[in-house]
Amino acid sequence: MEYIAFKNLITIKNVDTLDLKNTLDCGQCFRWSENEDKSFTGVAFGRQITVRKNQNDLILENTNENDFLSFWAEYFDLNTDYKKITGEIAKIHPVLNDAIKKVSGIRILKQEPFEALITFIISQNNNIGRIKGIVSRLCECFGDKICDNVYTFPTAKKLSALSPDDLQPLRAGFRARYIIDAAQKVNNGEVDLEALRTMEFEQAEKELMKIIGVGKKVADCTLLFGLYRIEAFPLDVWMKRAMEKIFTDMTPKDFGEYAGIAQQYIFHYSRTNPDLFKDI
DNA sequence: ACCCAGGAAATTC
DNA sequence: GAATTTCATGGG
Repeated sequence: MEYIAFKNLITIKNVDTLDLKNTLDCGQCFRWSENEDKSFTGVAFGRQITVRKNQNDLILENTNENDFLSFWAEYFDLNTDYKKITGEIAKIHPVLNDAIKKVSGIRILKQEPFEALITFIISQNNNIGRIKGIVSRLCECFGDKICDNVYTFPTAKKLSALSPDDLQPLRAGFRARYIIDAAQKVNNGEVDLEALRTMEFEQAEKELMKIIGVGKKVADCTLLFGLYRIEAFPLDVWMKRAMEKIFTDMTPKDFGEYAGIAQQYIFHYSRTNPDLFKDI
């Protein structure tokens, strides 16, 4: 990876396998918004940055070399060869090959584990627009202020001390008590998120499902997007539909060690092309 | 008014 | 145990 640090900018050269819109607006994260000039602004690790593409350069604004090397390079998974991976998974099924061509440049972000857990608890039986609204209010109410209208994601410790009534301003509905239970079990060590990085996969799912409001799907999303367990293959309504109508006779195991990346291509492709499911 | 949304708990059969 | 209902909220 070749990069240039200049003032508050980091420019990474030759990033031809990252599409910002397909990556940041594909339902894996909920704290990024697109600006009028096609750049994106978001918050992670307690910092707000703006990212943009200029040809094959990826430009990070409002950061520094230390933060870039400490976490942004990992967050955008810049040390992984996505060309090689997509080349491999494209061979699995012709429709997956189509998906990779049509919605190219999706990467799996390495989000913070607790944020992934809470945001995907909020995601259940919900739509992406409303998920973003609830997450935004969660940060505004209980995160730390970074600058005007910009807040960090709240800590498990902070949320663990609250009651569902305290979350009423979020308008999260029945999910409020799930958020509290997750925060409490993470805060008191009953669920050790960091341990899930190396734990055997099925065991890691079980650990997360100790939390009220976490079933297999939310557990798999937490593992995929928060702990970089890219063998995870979350099955939501869109994915189940795709498995029934398109990937007939296939199981998640058939998608291999990069199943999570395949899953995200299928999910995003399905959602942006709902006509795929018309009477096949 | 009705249906759906990156589901899971509670209830019923 | 497997199938169905309910849960809270907002957009289309």
